[in-house]
Amino acid sequence: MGTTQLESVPEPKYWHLRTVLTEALESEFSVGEILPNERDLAARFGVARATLRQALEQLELEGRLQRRRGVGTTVAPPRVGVAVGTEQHAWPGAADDVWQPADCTLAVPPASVADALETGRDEAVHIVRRSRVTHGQPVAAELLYIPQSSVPDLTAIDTPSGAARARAVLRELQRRELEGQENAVELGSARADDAKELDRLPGAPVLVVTTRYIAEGRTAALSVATYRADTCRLTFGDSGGVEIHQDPERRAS
Amino acid sequence: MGTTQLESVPEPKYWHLRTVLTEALESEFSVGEILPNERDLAARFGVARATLRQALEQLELEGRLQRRRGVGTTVAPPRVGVAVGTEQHAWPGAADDVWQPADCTLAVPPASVADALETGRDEAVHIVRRSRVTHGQPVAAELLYIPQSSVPDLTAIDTPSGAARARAVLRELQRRELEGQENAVELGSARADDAKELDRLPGAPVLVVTTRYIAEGRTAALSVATYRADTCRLTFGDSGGVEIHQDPERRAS
DNA sequence: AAGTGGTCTAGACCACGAA
DNA sequence: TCGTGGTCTAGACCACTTC
Repeated sequence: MGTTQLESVPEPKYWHLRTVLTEALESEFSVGEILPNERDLAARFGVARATLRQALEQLELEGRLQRRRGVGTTVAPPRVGVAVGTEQHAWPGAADDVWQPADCTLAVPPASVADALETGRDEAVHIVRRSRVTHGQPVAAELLYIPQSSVPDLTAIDTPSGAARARAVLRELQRRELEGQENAVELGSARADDAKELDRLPGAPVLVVTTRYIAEGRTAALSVATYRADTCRLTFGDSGGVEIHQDPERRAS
Repeated sequence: MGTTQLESVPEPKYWHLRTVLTEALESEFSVGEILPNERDLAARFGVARATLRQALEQLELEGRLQRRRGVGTTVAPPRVGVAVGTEQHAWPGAADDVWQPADCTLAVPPASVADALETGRDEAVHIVRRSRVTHGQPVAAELLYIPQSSVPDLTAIDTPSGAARARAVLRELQRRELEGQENAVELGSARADDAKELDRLPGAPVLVVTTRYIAEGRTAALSVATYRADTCRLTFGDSGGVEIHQDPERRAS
């Protein structure tokens, strides 16, 4: 189609395409509907497939589309509000906890974790794997690092294996007095194993929530939770799941 | 180098490249150092430039690299911890506030904002633009929506224009009793104007923090703050800026 | 003017899911 | 087996910064 003269200050094609598609999604498509395939869409808009894909990637990042290899591209439902850190003064594994313990091992954590826990860099800690499911969809995978000193009364005889062992460790943790917790959120990319659990490809964008549980002035446990960035909106503070529905890309100027 | 036989389950080239580059960054480069240009790097690794770029994009997303058109690719410093919602019971504009008011207009907000504020969809509200700078770098741009009913004593005579007017509106807001606030975080992409303020390109990944300020049982103000996802780690809770330095991509398995 | 990253193209082949 | 999205290539040109 040759050179286009879309704008006086030429906006990238993929950006313009993203805008056009956004409007089309809101007016002509409903949630769950399947879009035409990438080759057809690219032809329809007169761009290369790579350019079309760049626009789709943006929309997927913003949680408006969901793409699955071998299946197709569908219109995504609105992001789910996921409460984080509302159990402000509860240990992981408390009664109202939404996490499913999956496994527990005893191993040496990465150096950065050891430093935060103030354990030696060669010291093994309990590593509990948990997953979080909302509305039938997996939304997060977590690694919980618990120094052996935080669960001193745990004996080998108590701890069979797998999820049962994870629960035993968490139960022991409850016995200590929790003084507070600190949360941090940052953008990351899913490692291969997390990606698999979250039903995404490696490198998919995730929100990494790091929580430090503090007891007796020290870090008694460290949680690193990996949330799907495309489907989740993390809520903090007083009342969690209130629907604000602020769309991060369509605001007044 | 022809076809590679890296893995029995073939890992994508860009993903492998990302791993190799991550290790190289940690062992052979220091913060601020300039990498070879993309064409040279691609040739060195025997891949197409597009593939190399896919790996660099990942690393930039993870906050390890910084790329600037016309300049080059540099090793990024560790993400800065940015406290969010620690002023848990303070209005925006309080004494210790880190935001710089830039402007203030009176306009009709987007429908989603009007709904959250419980104002009519055609009702104009004060819109305060503020920016946040840390370590000399812009990290966030904010739009604050304040219904006129939240600052009833504000008179036209008090409000000249620009930053001064923004400060006047915030000052009026302080007079009300704040009951609480709610925060939500999600991934978004920077609009053109935010991108410019954050020194990024349109579509750059951002963490969108939506805060609802509650007074007298109603939403008295709504803040939508856009943080650079590549350079920021948002901290919540008791004590803000503690360095945990958890690297979101290099954890034990 | 030279060099950088950003955009775009037109192909090819692969991995996966469903029929 | 077929259709989907995912990866990869080898180019071209553009926008921006610096000299």
